[in-house]
Amino acid sequence: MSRSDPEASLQDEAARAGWMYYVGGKTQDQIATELGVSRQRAQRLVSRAMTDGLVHVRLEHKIAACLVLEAELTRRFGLCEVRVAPSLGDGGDPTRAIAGVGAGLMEKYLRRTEPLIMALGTGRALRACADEMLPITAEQHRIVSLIGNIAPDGSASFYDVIIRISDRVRAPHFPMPVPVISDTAAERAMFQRLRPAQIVFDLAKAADVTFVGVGQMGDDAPLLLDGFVSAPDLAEMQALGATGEIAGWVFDAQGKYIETCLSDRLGSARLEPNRPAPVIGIAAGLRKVRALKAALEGHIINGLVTDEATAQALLI
Amino acid sequence: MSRSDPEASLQDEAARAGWMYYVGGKTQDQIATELGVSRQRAQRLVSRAMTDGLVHVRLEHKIAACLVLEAELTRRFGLCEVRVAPSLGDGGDPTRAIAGVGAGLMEKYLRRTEPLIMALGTGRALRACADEMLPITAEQHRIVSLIGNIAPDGSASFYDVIIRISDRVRAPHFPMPVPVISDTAAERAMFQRLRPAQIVFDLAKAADVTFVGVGQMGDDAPLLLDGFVSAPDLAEMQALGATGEIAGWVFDAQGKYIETCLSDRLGSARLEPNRPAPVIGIAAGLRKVRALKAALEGHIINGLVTDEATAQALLI
DNA sequence: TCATGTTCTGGGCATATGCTCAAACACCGA
DNA sequence: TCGGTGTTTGAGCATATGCCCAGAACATGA
Repeated sequence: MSRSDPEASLQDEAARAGWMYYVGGKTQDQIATELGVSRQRAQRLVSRAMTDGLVHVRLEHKIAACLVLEAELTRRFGLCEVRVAPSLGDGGDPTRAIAGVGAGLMEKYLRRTEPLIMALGTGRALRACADEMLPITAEQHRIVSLIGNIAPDGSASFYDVIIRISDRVRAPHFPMPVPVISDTAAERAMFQRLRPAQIVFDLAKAADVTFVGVGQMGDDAPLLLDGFVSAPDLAEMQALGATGEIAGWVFDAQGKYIETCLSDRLGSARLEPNRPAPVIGIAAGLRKVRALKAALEGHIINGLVTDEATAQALLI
Repeated sequence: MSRSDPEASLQDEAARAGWMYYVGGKTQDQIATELGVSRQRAQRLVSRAMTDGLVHVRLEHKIAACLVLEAELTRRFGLCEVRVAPSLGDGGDPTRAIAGVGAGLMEKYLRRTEPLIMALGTGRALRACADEMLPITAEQHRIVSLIGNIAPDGSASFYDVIIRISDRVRAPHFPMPVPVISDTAAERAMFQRLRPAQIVFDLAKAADVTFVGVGQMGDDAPLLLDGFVSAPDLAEMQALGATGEIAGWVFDAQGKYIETCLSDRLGSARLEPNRPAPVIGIAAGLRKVRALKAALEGHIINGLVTDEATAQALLI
């Protein structure tokens, strides 16, 4: 006990404080007294338990208004799987709202008894879902990434959701061993010919269920913010009618893929329209409405996890 | 929308308020403004969301001290499954502490892919666990009750955990169609000869995993508080060395079952010692230590869900 | 219709909480 | 040993929260 890892023991203390606060319903004063620390420290521990993701909160009630929206979306776009999370209102982060709901849906698939292949794209919302998942053992399934996991500097890509999910889900997982974006078309071709990459591509194509983020292509496009394209490149794409993007593959307002300067260097698998298996888009926020609508109408995705406000906007 | 169930729409509103508060991290003031109600009403809605069990909080971190206790208990009593929840400290209700942990363990078994039979006893702690379980579909399993579900007044017994669990777990479940306690030995014999009762008894005997509460036999015995035995009956049992009780079957300090005035009228299945499959006791509180120790040493149970303080006391 | 009991609402207040800021502290290289 | 640098700590304060209570709204039954 005398020389344990200070970081770990801090987490321990935070977990204990968070436990007493959230589960036990004690005040921070009481916790401070019982743990023998100052009230301020207790406050920091409780807050750390939350920010470190030690505490998970889920709501057990389907709000009627959300159920109505789910039914509407299913009918309107012919979807196979829809979840609408209640909006968090004006200041709320919509990603936050859908994370728990999306995590629950992913868990639902992972709890299936028959083995299945789950493919994962990228995006902040998808990452948030991964972080909200409860630990689960699902050895019978295989989890495969749609996007390359080699970042420009050679390290494992920060954007690869599969890395995050592998902490919580005990299942065989298959990162895509190619660069997110290659420098040249030739380099991509070289990587894609490699046998390991082929295996992962084939798995992705055969996925029984796919979860992807959906990016908008406005001036706040995730592709731009994350440095995958330059502002002039983005402007060029916009001129070509770029409306949305899934795993880096850009499509127009009808959900038809368009050729861009990325097309021949992108390491990710492209989701072809009208896949028979569920392809579930996870995205929320009014800025994403156009992109989502295009992906839905182009049948690139046939499932949706979003929030109330976005759902409403999609149905206008 | 104009004439919906007022109770349901209240829950809806509570759920929404709870969602914004716990997931969105908003203040009750903001929520009040957005929902167009007074701050006090928002406060009541949030608090209702919690008391109605709409909000579920779980902690994602194994505190080192608890892991140590789990290892110790496993070694000392030769157990197959142990969970130790952090104590909630002085004023905390130990049942509260173990409910989430126990629920997680039950879920773990229900997530198994191969079909299994889960048997359930009774007790407040077990009931609290059932209430904390997340909804799950587990059609492949069968859930069977160890205790009779016919209350003295003929209604379904309040003490039957299986009723509560069936709200959340979609799985075939088998209540035990006999009285909790029959008036006479003859009546019990009559019920037990019935074919439906036989089926359930056989299932219980074949259970792949069993969860039971463990009752103490002091003057605060659950059997007394719940009106199953009178104070004189209890005193008589105590004189015979009664130390603990599982599903109404009383055992002494060595964990050997003893004959009591209940023995020939009790409708529940008796768990015989040294079962090969997991039999997991769920109980916490220092008053239960003697009963738990007896059940463990008599090998009636071979698994345990308890809290830190109780675990420590067991190891003395 | 009105009296009556019950539930619900919002004001006010004591207390809990989160945040800021300056002091203390540990760590590290010279 | 010293001074710099970054992190942690505890005091104080503005604000949020929980709870009590009086009054309003509502349902009930004569």
